[in-house]
Parts: sequence; C-alpha cells; structure tokens
Amino acid sequence: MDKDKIDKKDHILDVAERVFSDHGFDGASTRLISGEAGVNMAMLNYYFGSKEGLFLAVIGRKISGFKDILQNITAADNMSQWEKVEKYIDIYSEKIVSNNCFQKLLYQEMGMNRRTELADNIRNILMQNVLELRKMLQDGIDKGEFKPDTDTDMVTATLYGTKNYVVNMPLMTSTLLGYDIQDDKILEEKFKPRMKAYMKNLLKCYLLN
Amino acid sequence: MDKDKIDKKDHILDVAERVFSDHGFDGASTRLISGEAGVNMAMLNYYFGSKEGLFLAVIGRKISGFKDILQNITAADNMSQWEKVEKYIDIYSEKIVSNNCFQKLLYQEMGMNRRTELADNIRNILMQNVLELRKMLQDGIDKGEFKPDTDTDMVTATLYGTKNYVVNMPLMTSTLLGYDIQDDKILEEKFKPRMKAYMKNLLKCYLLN
DNA sequence: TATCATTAATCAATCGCTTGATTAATTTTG
DNA sequence: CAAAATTAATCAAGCGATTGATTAATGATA
Repeated sequence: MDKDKIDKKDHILDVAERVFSDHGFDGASTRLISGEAGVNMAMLNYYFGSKEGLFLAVIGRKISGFKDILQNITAADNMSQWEKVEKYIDIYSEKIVSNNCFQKLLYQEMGMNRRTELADNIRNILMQNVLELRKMLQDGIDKGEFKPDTDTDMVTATLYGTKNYVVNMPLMTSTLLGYDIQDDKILEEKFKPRMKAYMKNLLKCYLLN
Repeated sequence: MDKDKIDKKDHILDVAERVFSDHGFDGASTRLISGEAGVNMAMLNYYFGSKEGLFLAVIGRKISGFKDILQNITAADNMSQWEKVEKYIDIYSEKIVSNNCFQKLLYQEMGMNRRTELADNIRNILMQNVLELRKMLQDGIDKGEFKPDTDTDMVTATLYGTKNYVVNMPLMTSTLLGYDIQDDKILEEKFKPRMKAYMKNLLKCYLLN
C-alpha cells in the first residue's frame, strides 16, 4: 500500500531525526538508524538515496509549513509591525521549543564549517526565515514604528540565539533556570510562557519608540 | 629539545582545535588533523594517547585561566551595576569572539547529550561565569538600579546566545550581516564594536528604569 | 674527549573494524 | 505473472590505532 509505505518512511524519518540530533550527522551511522527503526539498512538508500538524502528529508519535512506561517504574518495588513513581531515570537516559541530535537540538529550541522551542498541547502532554507523576520523589522522602521537606529540583524540573532542557547544546552540552562526544561510538562507550562513574555518585553523596550 | 617538543605539541593542539571545531569530533579524522598539522599520524597517539585524549588536551589547555576575569568586575565598588554590565559586555565580546573557534567546540560538545566527565567539567566552568553575571544583575535589581521585573536568567541567555548565534554559524550570519565575520580584520573593526554597541543598547533599554 | 648505551621522536606500513553504498536473491503485493 | 518491497551478503574506502624499524638526542662511561 501507498499508505503503509508513507507511514514507514515517516517512521524512519522520526527515528532518524532523533538519532541524528543525539549523535550528529557523522556520529549517526546508517546501521544505528536502521537498527533503531527496525528496518533493513538498505531501505534507507532505497527510500532516500543516501545518508545525506535521509538527512535532507528529515530537515525538509520539518521546514515545510513553517515558511507559509511566516508569510501569513508578514502579509497581514490589519496588524501593526509590533503586533506581527509579537505573533512571530509566539509562533516561533511554540514551534521551535517543542521541536528542540530538530533544532539542535540544525544548529550542530550549521556550526560546522564544511561547505557541502547539504549545508548550503540548509543554510538557504533557514535564511529564508531569517530574512522574513528581518523584513518585518525593517518595515517597522520604515513606517516609523520602530526606532530608526534598530540593528535588525542583531535583533534576529538575539531572537534565535536566546532560544538556541536555552534549548541546545538543556543540562546547563536547567540548572540556571531552576527547573528541568527537558520535562515536557514543565516546558509547556513554565518555559514557553516565560520565553514569550521575556522576548516580547525585551524587544518591546528595544524596538518601540 | 624540550622547547621544540612543547612547541610541536602546541602546534598540534592549535590545528586540532581548529579542525575539531570545523568538523566536530566525529567528523575530524586523525588523518585530517595530522595532515593539516604536518605531522605523522602516529604522533597524535604518541603524544596524546588517543583521539579523545587529544580532544581533552585541546579543551584542557583553554580552560585553565578562564576563571578570574569576571571577579575583578564584580568586586569593584566604584562602579554602578550598569557600568559593570557594560564592562562585562566589553570583556566578554573581546574575549570570546576572538576565541570563537574554541567556543564553537565547547557548545558543540555541550549540545550532545552524552553525560561524560568532560562535558560535566565544561558545564561547571561555564556555569561559574554565568552565575557571576546573574549575581551582577540581581545586585542591580536589589539596589533599585534595574527594573524589578527583570528576568535575570533569560538576560544571560540572551547575552551568551546572541553571541553564540553569530559566531557559531559564521557562514550564515556573514550573509545576514553583510560582511565576513571570519575575516579577522573585519571582526575586529566592524563586528566587535557593533556587537558591543548593540548589546549595551539592548540591555540598557530592558534593564534600566 | 671519544665511544657506547639509552631514550625520545618520527616514520611507513598495516592491522582489525566500521562506514555508506550496492548487489543479487527473495518475498510481498496488486 | 510482473512490479515493488525487502533481505542478507558483499564491496571499496576510510576509520583509529598499533607495529617494528629508523633516526636524532641525551646520558654514561672510561
């Protein structure tokens, strides 16, 4: 069945996502992935062509959809630029924090300086989101809603960087914050609201006149 | 000669540090490291016992002397809390940005969830710095200099996270910022000042009444 | 000082093993 | 039956590590 095939591919992708983010691209062997997924090793190549193809598929699956969400925000005419930023923070916090497994994966792979086609692809995809946010900020400046001396690029770095810092080093930040952010319940009830409130507050002070 | 031996080991460590942070632990093969360092492969094992030993040596060398930078600031009595924060930003930007190679290495290792002695050591050392900053912020609140609703822990995440984001993903942020932050000259003349100014500005808005 | 002994440093070659990928054979499916 | 899916077996390449041989440096001896 086509259905079963898709389900199976999806299952492989689920497992691969976890294994990749636990061990990194190099550290995650195809044997380990296929073993954990309970499928024959050759299936990975059969379905995804190569290890890199599998990795791309993992990433591609996650990224599709996020882009659309962003453009809905930026396109909206009935919102002030600040309201858009707030909305962006909400969506971003909600989306990414619950997918920290994937996020770590990205961040790890991007940190490496190897200029492969894979890395370039990822970079391009991420860049689209980043540029979308920057545009949102720049529009706010142009409309006189945000301070004219706003460093839009650094604000982007702050938004993404703050979240990455917390999520990518859970063992450290859990000590810092005083609760275990790897616990889903705590993450949902404590960290997400805190992250949203803080981020809005921080950027509000910086951006608004 | 003893001198030559130390120099050579140091040279290997220099190269290893770069290669490790470029390719990650798994991605950096001993052949690549020894090749780039211009030494025979066997020398790595001869000097450092194993690949992991080499990795430990790279980190160990950096870690020594990391501590007392901060305490000079926090101890100063003739500065306002905000001035201390500014000073901290200056030192931090200066120190870390120029060591971004090592920094990337650290956070890469921390990102992986393997609980090794190595990872724990790194965490502890980083934690000392983090707590120092938090104390500085808390003092500011207690003295009524900073807003009472300041989220000190998230501020530290922002400070460290923003820098990490830029430095750890140079190929992406260089596109974003419009210049190559891997170029030392540009880093020194353009990025460092920009980073300092932005960070002070951002936190000033958020912290001060 | 000159000769021998010992240690440290370096090398090419190679070990056993794992890697990602492919093959050819087999099973399942429609 | 034909096509698609799945398997075990196999491949060359690369991995970290080790080996034994060789050279350079140092120490000991007389």
